[in-house]
Amino acid sequence: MTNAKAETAITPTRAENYQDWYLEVIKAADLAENSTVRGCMVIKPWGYALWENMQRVLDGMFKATGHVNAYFPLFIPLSLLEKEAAHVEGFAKECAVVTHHRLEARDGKLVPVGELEEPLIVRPTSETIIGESFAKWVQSYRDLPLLINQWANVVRWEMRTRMFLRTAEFLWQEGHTAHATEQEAVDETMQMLCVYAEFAEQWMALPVIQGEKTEGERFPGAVKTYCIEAMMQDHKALQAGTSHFLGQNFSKASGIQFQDAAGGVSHAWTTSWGLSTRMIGATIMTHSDDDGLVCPPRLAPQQVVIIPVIQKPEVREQVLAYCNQLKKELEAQTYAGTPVRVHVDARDVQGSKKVWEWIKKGAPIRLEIGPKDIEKDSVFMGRRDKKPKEKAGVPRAQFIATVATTLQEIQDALFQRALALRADNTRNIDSKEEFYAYFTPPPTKNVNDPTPIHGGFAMTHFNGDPKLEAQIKDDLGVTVRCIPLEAGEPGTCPFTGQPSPKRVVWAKSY
RNA sequence: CGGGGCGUAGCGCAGUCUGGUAGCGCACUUGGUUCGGGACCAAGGAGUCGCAGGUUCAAAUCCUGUCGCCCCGACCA
Repeated sequence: MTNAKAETAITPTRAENYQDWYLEVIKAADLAENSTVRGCMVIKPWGYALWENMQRVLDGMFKATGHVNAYFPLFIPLSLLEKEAAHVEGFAKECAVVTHHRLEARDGKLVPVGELEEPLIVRPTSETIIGESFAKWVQSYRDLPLLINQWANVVRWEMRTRMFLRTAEFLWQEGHTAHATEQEAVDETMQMLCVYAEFAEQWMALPVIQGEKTEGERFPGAVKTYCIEAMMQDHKALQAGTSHFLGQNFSKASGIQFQDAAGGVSHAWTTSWGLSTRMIGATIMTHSDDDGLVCPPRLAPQQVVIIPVIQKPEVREQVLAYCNQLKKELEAQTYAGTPVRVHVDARDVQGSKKVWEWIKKGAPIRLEIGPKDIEKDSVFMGRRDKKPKEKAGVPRAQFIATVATTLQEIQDALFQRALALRADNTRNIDSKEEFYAYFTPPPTKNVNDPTPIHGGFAMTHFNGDPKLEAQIKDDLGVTVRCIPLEAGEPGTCPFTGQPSPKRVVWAKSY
């Protein structure tokens, strides 16, 4: 590090090059790194801890709504996947296929031998393999509903990958349920959408729009797909979670049938819903700044990081003892239903370096504690939602008593900031000209020119024609992110002059 | 799969046009001075220059092939 100190801990900044900034934040916060396996990443402890917190909270929410966890095979026989036509078509192009079950050494190289009679597909999603089980489990209406969730990895062989947003393998949860009636399945679909929205807003401090996908954006095989959509800091939309009403498409494909009270046989109504490690990408792109990651306090792996200031070796023991005692007392406090997560960074590393490391990692609260603080019985606090140098002394007892409140203040501040960004970059647009001007034309051919930050969410009427949506996607790279569930006024589609039931959200997306 | 770029120390890069046997910054190690702070000085460790052929007295550099990665499209959570 030279004397000419960088203004920011991350270069480039968001404004300079948003894409590179994103990757730099991941690196600086030590969340993940690229693996030597094409399109796959290694999730490092700090990133994985974020995911574990997401898992813990979501899992609690799933259980509270009556779901139970189970686990199904990684491999799906080709014939099973073939059963639902739209589903196959949707995923066929991105499947990893296992064709052999043995390796043989030939000329010092290992070559696959022992070809499988039927290829196995590495699950891109588990509707078909779970449907197989459901068909066996369901005989009577008394066996319904089946409310199952699976925490798993899935593989989708994507052409282009981006850490956390799109990798060949990713971690997620997938809920799969089967119901006796259509209404019950529809209710389940909406319930889980609400769970996702609540998780995003309350836990991730991520404001989302709940809505329905257009036909073109629907999950392959679904009757209806619902989603939560969030705005990132470059004003692009990110689909943060999806909930699908599958009708009887998959139950017919898998033979999930039951006998009702009257003795008739019907197919079950199924749903599926998923949320992935992509949410870590959402966290980065929503809250982080030019100094690195900003963790929403409720999900932060460590909520309070104590950095002992040890100038002379002789004070070391005293300072560390004070810090450890403080940690203990803080851990006796609870925030968002769990003991406050506190870490004492006692490494033999220069203090200033530690401070910047924890800023880049996004720890919500930093405490720098040395002999002077001990003397005054106070703590020197920095908050990640404020500037790095904006630090102040707080009486120790007061800090402990208010730590939960302070964390919630940060949580709220992050949510409000994200909400304001979305509000500032959402516009009602009623003419084709304004719409086209709002969005950047397709990126220039200049490879060194990072995509500029333009546009945002356009709330514009739409007659629902898939061809029109395709045309706009072609022209601008903009699609309908969702048809909001929230009530809206009817109007006129500015592209066709035809009537439109309500405004829909148009944006560029990840 | 189309267009562009790049593989040289852990990371970021220079050197390639004009072949002469590898360098810079950061990081790391050690010693010292500093220090409520992203410090400074000194010494040090670390690279068969992506891989395979070829040309040459001599290849990171030229030629051929090959593998991989990144970016921009098409596709997508």
